Amino acid sequence: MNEPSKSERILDAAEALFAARGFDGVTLRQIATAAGVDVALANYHFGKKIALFRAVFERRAPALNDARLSALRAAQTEAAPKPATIEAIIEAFLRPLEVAQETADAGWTNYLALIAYINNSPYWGARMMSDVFDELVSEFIAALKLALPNADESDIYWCYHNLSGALTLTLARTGRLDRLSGGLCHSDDVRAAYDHMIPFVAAGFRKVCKQ
Amino acid sequence: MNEPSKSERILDAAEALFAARGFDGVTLRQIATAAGVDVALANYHFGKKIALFRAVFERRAPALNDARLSALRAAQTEAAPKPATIEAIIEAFLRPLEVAQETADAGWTNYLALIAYINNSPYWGARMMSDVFDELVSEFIAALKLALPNADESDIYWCYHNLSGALTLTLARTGRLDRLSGGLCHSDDVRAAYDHMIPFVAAGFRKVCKQ
DNA sequence: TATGTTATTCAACAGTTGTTGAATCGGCAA
DNA sequence: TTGCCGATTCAACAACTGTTGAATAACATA
Repeated sequence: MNEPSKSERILDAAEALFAARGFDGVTLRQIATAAGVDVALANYHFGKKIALFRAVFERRAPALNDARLSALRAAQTEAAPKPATIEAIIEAFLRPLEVAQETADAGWTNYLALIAYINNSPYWGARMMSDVFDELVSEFIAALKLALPNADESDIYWCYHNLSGALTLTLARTGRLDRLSGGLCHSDDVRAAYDHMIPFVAAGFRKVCKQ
Repeated sequence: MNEPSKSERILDAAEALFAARGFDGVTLRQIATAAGVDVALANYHFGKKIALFRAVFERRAPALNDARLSALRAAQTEAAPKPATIEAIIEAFLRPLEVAQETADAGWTNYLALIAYINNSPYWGARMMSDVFDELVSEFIAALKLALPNADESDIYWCYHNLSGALTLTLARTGRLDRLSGGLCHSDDVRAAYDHMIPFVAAGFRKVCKQ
């Protein structure tokens, strides 16, 4: 395997640090030190600090969106001519994340934690999320509408909000559940997290949307 | 009504700013300016910046814990000798937050957004949350065990994790749902948020814990 | 009134921040 | 070799950071 370029090392280091401590909690010098390069190099490649942050956020988004959309299309194809079931749609939404986290590339785990940070941030958080993910999410919303033909549209959005919240906290991997459960559950057991989240969320959709 | 002291004004300003931009996103000078006091005064009253942050976090916690615990005990008393139902337990966990947000005191809304920020923060986030809220949460976990006598303990914790995530994103009030739904849903419609969250979560508990 | 205590401001510190322009390196073409 | 050009480092800047000690104000007590 070939060595990553210095430009990529900067992105990797920034990804890990931004995910752990947020935008304002990380300095360019910490990133440069972690990447083993000079401070000025980040500026040369990416411009201002906020532009580096955006570059990190946008780097892996296309691959993630592709994986999730493919999973959705596969579920729809398999169920055709019926619409895909709620469980299948939520599986398609979540499992690609689990797969990414189980990759040898630890960067994916950092990236998903960064998404959690952004999604939970007021101000620019909502806008940044929308810019990168709303097109994909709309596909899933449309699929959910087909699976729940009699549901109020706003109910579906509120249910999606609950799903997004449960997912966000999972991706953040704060370790709080480990502490609270006295070691019974582990934040880094992603398989367990998704195995519990999928039926939980699916049941919530059915109940709220009365189907 | 009597004017708040400068010490309280500092706490109020810090609460609003920390909730909006996080610990590292706010400077003591911004807080002092918003409170209309000198920079050094925050240090005089609360010590270092992190201590001020803790003071903000701990100020409203007892009142909140009391309200939630009272609600839980009331639900248990009403259901006695049977255990309280899942819906009643979750109501007791969530409705006091809605009440706080509907108060004239806008500080409660800021405070709950701050909780969301902390709960989603890696590192010190989990520890700080546990210090202040684990005792209360354990009471609710115990009540849930009684309501779900045949459930695996770890299943209950994972379901609580999903509940905590949905709640956290609601408290953060990022406005993403507004954008995604094209104005159909509003982040600041707290009544709608809890009205959707409670049945959603209750159904999730029942499904995952098979009862 | 005078005195002691607490609250508040003033002024400044040493260190860190993001950012930039100039200098240096490395490879590649002519 | 020479010249060129993108990549990288060096050195430094002005602005801002949290924090502190001294100075002042407010206020209760005697």
